[in-house]
Amino acid sequence: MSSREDTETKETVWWPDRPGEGPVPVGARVHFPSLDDRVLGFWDRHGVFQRTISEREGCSDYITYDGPPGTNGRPHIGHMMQSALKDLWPRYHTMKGCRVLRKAGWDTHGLPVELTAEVELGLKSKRDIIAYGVEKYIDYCRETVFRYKDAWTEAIRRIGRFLDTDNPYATLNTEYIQTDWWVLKQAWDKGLLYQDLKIMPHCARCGTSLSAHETAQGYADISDISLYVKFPVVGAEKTYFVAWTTTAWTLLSNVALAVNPVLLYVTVENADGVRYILAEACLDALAGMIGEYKVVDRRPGAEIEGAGYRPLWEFQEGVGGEAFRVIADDYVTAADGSGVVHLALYGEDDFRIIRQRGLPTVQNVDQDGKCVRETGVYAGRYFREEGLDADIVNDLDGRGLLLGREDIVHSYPHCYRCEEPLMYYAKSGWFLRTSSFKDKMIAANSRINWYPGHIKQGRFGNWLENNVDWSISRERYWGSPLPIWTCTDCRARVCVGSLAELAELRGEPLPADFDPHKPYIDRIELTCKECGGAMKRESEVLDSWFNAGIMPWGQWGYPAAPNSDEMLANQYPADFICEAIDQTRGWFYTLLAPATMLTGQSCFRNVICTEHISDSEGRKMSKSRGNVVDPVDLCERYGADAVRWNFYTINPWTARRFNEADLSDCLKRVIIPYWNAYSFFVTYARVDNWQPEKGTEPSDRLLDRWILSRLEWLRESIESALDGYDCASAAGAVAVFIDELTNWFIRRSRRRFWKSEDDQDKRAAYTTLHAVLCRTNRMLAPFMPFIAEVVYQNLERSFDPSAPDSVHLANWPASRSELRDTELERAMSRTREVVTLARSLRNEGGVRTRQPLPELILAGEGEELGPELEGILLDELNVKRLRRVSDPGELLSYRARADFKSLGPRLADRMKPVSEAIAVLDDAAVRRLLEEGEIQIEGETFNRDEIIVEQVPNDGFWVRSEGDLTVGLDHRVDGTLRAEWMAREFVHQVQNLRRTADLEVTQRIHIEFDGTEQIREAVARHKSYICSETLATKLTNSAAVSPGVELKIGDQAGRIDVEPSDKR
RNA sequence: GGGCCUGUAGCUCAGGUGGUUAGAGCGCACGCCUGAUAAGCGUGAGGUCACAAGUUCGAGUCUUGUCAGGCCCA
Repeated sequence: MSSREDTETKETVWWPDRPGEGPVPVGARVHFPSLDDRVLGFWDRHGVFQRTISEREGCSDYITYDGPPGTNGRPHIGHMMQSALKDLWPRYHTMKGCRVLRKAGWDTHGLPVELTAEVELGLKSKRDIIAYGVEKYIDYCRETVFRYKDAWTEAIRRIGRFLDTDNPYATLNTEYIQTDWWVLKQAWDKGLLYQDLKIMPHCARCGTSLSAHETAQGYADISDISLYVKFPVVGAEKTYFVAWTTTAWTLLSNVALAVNPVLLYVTVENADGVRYILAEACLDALAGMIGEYKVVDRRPGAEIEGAGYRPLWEFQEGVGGEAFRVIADDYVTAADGSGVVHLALYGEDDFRIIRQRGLPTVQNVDQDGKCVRETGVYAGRYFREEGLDADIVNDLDGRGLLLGREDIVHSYPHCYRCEEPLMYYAKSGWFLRTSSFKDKMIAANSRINWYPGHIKQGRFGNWLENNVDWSISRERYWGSPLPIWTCTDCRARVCVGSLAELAELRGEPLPADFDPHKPYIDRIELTCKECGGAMKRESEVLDSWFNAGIMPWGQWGYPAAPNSDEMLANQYPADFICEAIDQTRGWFYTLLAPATMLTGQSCFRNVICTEHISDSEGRKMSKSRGNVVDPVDLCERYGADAVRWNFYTINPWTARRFNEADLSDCLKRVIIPYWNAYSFFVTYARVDNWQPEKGTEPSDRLLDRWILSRLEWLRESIESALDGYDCASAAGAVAVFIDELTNWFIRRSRRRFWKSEDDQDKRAAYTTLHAVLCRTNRMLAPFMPFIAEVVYQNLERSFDPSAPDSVHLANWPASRSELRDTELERAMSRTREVVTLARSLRNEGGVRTRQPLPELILAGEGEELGPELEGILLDELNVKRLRRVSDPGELLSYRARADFKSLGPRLADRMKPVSEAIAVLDDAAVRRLLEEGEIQIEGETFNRDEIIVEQVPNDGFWVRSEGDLTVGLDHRVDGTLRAEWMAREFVHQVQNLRRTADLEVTQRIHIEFDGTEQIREAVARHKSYICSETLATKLTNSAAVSPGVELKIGDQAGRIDVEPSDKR
């Protein structure tokens, strides 16, 4: 392998220096990474990407948005799938005449960046960050952000994605941040921005809230005391609600109990006359704790609602409001516990109900996890301190307020940093009132085309239906600052829409290079217009998802940046975006929400939502597992086109496993065959010094008309697939076509190219193959841009200096629907079926194709194939005659079976007996059906449409049927046919010798041989055939062949020697 | 715990609206062919369509449940 591999390297000349010089030779073997390298250099030198845009100035725009990846991690294979897809449609639409700007973007804010910084700086909490210095900290963040930007840029370039990485948008830019502000100001003016409490996962030890993502990482099993607490009912002696909790410490902040409104609740009385109220469904589970009991009351939860109870501790009394009553809510279940839930401000559902009902907000454990002073004996103790829960349990037990306890193990979130259990804590934050325009978002979604379709009403639709206001603030440091200032005196507030506005409010200009990040922005104080007091900025930064979501405006720095209004008007909304499934509630949502708020519409029309790629065993790729695949490395070994093609062959929304073997597969199945077709053409075109002739009509030869028709089919197939964002169907059509081109058109046409007479047919073959390759190549350009570039340069531009400089600057092939001949396509596919059937007959009979056979018989109702196709059959199958029989009686018999689809509705449950009766009809009965058009079975009449007639080969023939096609083969071989076979075997062995001797295809030879009488006779009889087939100028029988090799034809043996003659 | 998706040949995947014997590529076995192709072509073996119930004359397809995996949310 290595010696040949050397022939295709970086030094290889892939196309002529100057267009119009004719093609350079094409090796059969190609090293694709070297090809890629050459093409990348070509694109760079000629500014091909920039020119795809500049040369489409004034054309209509096809608009894509690039979701900004975070660049503080390396790109992996999944990102490259995105890149391959994000590149396909822009290239396609460019060739179809659109201008496609492709601005790159980087997501530079957010928690991942801060996490990296924290880890690397050894900071564990916000307290640490403040001690370290916010200014130094964000400087560090800013530095880490672009750490892998070059790796991203390189990977994107290497996979051949045209993307403007020279002028990217980045969410940390001052103009981008002003877009954040501009959007927020709109929300503010519409009254959609508000501050409120919300429940956050919170690590009391680190003093930090955690994101949902971080929380999800830290779930772990924990052992807890679960207790059944007795809440005394007001106005009823010795009667208690039984509530269940696994977090004893939250009882200190209890404000209410909750029941399910429709569940049944019972009051039971035990032997001591003590009464308990709990869900009937939980009774069995608690019976052991209650002892013997009788049910004294039974009613739905709704009827208990409003009942009062006495708080567990005295310090809880006097919180006021509607506290210490029973509330009914759907979220309560009887799945575990008692069906009665205690409410405290340390849970999301609790929080929601407490807010809805206007209950007092009590947090008797503070942000640091310490019990507040009011809790008396518990004051100052840490909520997760060893023994606190036990003390509370003993306390309640001692006062007769505990029904029972159990130890349970359950899944509970922990801080991923310090492994301390988290608490859910109500904190103040800023919200976008998305729920107020939820209906508009749903309407906007209804006009988006989702691929795959189920996302629209499924995952994404459900998400919108359950929309809650978007919490857009984060108590972090590295992010877009919230542009809200609050008066420290009168609490008046102002939302600032730009830096210019800020300067105006401030009354003096900002420094020219002012950085609006923390901590600088926090130093800007304003004067309150209401009271003249000092206004300070609300200290939070924006959710980085918000940054990403406003990118349609932010990428142009709208409205602060010059010309941004023009860019926005031109580039809004997007025709196409593409991201992975996890973005449904991420970027897809965060794009839709601001767009709907600002315009009432979606900012994207079509969206492909891809699945993830796992390793060959279905596991997620991760650094720690060591199963990460490096996309650049793959490109360096298989070539970028193979890596791309691999992604196009399967619907990207199916979760797939990545196997490297798939890449070899892509090469073998599609790419190399295509390259070979191209190489074949160039090799012979050079031999014949072929030149395209201007204005030639498409060839009228059958094979040529067929491949041109199939080419038109290919164009139609690719276009309709790509227009429906279905790359897999497009790739499938390409694979079918390449097979037809190489394994049928070229194979059947080979002789036309090497025949030395320069006749009409040969010119037609060249013209057709050249046209087909050029058109195919342009259609392949969006899929495999590298190979297409090389083929274009050497096949199209090498003949036509006026052609565009690059295939990616060329146009998509225009429709030539007049070339489509579906009748011919059907007939050809029929012909290929006959070939397949006859080959399988030879195979079964053990007679190889080189042995001529006397007759091929075609039977059945099939259409006439015509003399040309029949000629192909004779040649391809090596038979002497073809006979058609209309009545295949000598070959086969008829059988019938029921057409379930048409008979099913009519017969219903009689289907089975009737179908059995039909199946046993004999040949004669079926013939009657065919003649008369109907038949009586079980006293009922059935017509031709209700019965499917099949043909079954008779015994004693070489016959094979498939569908309504039947092929028979006469396999009687006489002496003449046997001699012909031997001549062909002889040729075959000479050709093998030519091959092993590595002779040029035009090299003439001398053949010397000896053999049995049969061999000598056969060779003598077919001498001229042998000579013309093998380009032999001399064929001599000699008793002393030297050195020669063994010649073996069936059971006959001899020796043979081949020498190049002087004449070429 | 909830929502959505996935489960089809050893592997990677197709399988409108229910209809007869469930397909392709790769891999494997055997054979063939070769003036483009380190290729190609043909044949064969290989399937309880994750499992279980149900609807139906008929289920890979529809319904329900179970199991396994993925993503999102708790």
